[in-house]
Amino acid sequence: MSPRIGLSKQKVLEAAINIADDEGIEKVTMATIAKKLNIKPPSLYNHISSLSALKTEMALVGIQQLYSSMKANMEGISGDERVIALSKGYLNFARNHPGLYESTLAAPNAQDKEIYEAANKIVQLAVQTIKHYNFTKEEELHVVRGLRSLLHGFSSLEKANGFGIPIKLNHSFDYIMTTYLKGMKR
Amino acid sequence: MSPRIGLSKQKVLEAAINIADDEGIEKVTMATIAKKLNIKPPSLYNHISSLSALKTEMALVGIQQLYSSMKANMEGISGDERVIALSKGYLNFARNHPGLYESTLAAPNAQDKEIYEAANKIVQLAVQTIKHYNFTKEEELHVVRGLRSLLHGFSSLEKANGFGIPIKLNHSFDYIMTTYLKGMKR
DNA sequence: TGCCAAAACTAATACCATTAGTTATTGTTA
DNA sequence: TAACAATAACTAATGGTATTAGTTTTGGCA
Repeated sequence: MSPRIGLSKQKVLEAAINIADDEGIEKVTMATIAKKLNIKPPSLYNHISSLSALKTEMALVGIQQLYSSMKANMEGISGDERVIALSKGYLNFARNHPGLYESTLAAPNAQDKEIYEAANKIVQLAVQTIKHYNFTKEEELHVVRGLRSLLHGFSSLEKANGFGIPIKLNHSFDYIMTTYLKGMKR
Repeated sequence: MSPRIGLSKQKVLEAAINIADDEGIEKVTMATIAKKLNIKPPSLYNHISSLSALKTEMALVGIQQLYSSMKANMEGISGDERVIALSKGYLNFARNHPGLYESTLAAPNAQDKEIYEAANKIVQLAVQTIKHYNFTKEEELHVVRGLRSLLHGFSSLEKANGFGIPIKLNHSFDYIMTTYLKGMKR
């Protein structure tokens, strides 16, 4: 009556991520995940401990993939172009994985150690990318915070249709990055 | 048995806003609002049509107050300082009204006409603030989008503890704004 | 004073996450 | 191969959510 499917924590996580990206993070419920996997909601508890734990896992995967997207986009590029490449890697990830991206910030458990470390890798990647400007440690902190504000703000507003008519968004992004980079020079 | 309280749509809205700012927007439910007003949840439907309609109203109020906060902070200031003042007005509002600020973006009904117009007033305020730079219309669009990205990104990351240890946040904000302003100059 | 509309109520529906307890399946071991 | 143990599915139930329907109470006005 209930033939076992080859289910695992991984498969559940993947299903949740697909729902988040395709239908929005608010559609990620035990019911929708179970339906996608052809099981009843309580059966999910054989693989995950709770919906909120699953969302924490989503956040972790999201942060790791965000890192990969940034890093892959930067390979073999240097100087200002490297900062631009990192930024486009960020934006591309946010655009291609809207639900997963959103989950990285709506993290229910922000003080999770794994999440902290994964997020820190991104910060370190950004720090490393601006090393050739020779900022002081404190200036580095400010500059990276600004970069992240710009990237998250743009991604977030774009997704929420916050810019009104979605015209010339790529052009705006390039202009904004150029503006910020210019301001970074002393 | 049920003496009438002087309830109104306004009072319901105020209760919801207080819950959002004090306990977080996710705590804004028919149950919590009703409890705060000493009535049963279904009685709320005598004043509002649904929770989602109420949240749309919250978004509108939030955007209007955000506008006021920015405008009030700018009064009598000109030049670069005026852009800084507008920005601090934005940040102050986001900090002082975290729940209401969040509701402005999590707007369930983004194509609401009133909301669009209120949001447009903010954009126009920003456009007017950078008029003395003599940008082209298109440059204005990009610059204002960048400013909004910076402001929303910073506010949002700060609230989500996205910056890690919350050290020197005001200093970072000033540094970032200075950086962006410097980049705006040609 | 009596009536009516507004605003409260209770009860019910349909969703949600989660837990407890049960059954079925699968892999391992005697 | 037969039996057992662990795993993973199930059903049923609990308490939470928003919402609707139908009922009662209240307070102001004719």
